[in-house]
Amino acid sequence: MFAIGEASRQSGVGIEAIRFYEREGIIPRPERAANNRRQYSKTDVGRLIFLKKCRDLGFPLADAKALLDLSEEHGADCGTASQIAASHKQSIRKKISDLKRLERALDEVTANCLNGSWHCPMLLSLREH
Amino acid sequence: MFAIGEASRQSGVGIEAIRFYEREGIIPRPERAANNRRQYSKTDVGRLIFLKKCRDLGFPLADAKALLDLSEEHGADCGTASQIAASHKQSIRKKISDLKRLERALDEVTANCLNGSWHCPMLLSLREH
DNA sequence: TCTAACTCCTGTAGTTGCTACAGGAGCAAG
DNA sequence: CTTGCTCCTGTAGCAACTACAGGAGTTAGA
Repeated sequence: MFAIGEASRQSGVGIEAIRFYEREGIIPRPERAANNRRQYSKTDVGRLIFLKKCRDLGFPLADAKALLDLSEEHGADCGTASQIAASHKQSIRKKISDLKRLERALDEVTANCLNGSWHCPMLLSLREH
Repeated sequence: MFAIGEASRQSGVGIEAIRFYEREGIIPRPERAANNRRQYSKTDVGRLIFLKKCRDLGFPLADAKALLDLSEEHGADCGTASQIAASHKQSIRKKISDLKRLERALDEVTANCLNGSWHCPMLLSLREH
């Protein structure tokens, strides 16, 4: 059994984040030692590592929890998991295209900036109705 | 002079967002009518439109305020404005590349999902240490 | 004149996923 | 016995709003 600091080191999840996951019901409450300190089993640490990987892949916490729960069910349901992943991919693609649109718009509005003229083309463009 | 609802309609900034901008000191406090309701001048509405455009370009509020202040100074400083825009562009480009990396990682981890096998490759990969 | 619908007011809580304290206590080493 | 480390609970903060609750004033029609 490991103390929370050790669990944090092994999983890469911050101490405060671990307590946060507990409060939010993402992970079960761990056992407590006699001095009231949390004690994590290897299984508990495994859950934290799983969650860390999900978060690193950009899954929202709710999705990460759903995937964790799926993964602990007998016979890991690939259909549901794939669906979650697909919808996450979709939202990433949308974010990318939104950001590209933003980038183009920003390029347009700053196109003639710093060309030596006294007035700023971007500010002028932001000011016009 | 316009009531807050009219200012919201003309600028595209939500009523609650306008009050939020006021609380945060992004815009000056408007005059009040005898019945304590906010009264916005054309200049005030112009500021809201300016802020809306900044936000639509993805500028953080602090940047939007800085640009608004610059734009109201005599002789709109293009150097400072361009700098703000450049750093914002940079952060957008970073977000895009981060998201693309995420997309690739997600593609990898889901590569063999739904291939008919009983176990989910993604969940397996998330579970391995 | 009354009433319903609309707008506005203040203040607070919720969103997402943590992070950063404050204030206190236990525990090991020198 | 003190120093330093880890841990505990609980609260506040971030970004930029949004969504109420609960109340009051305003406007238009019957």
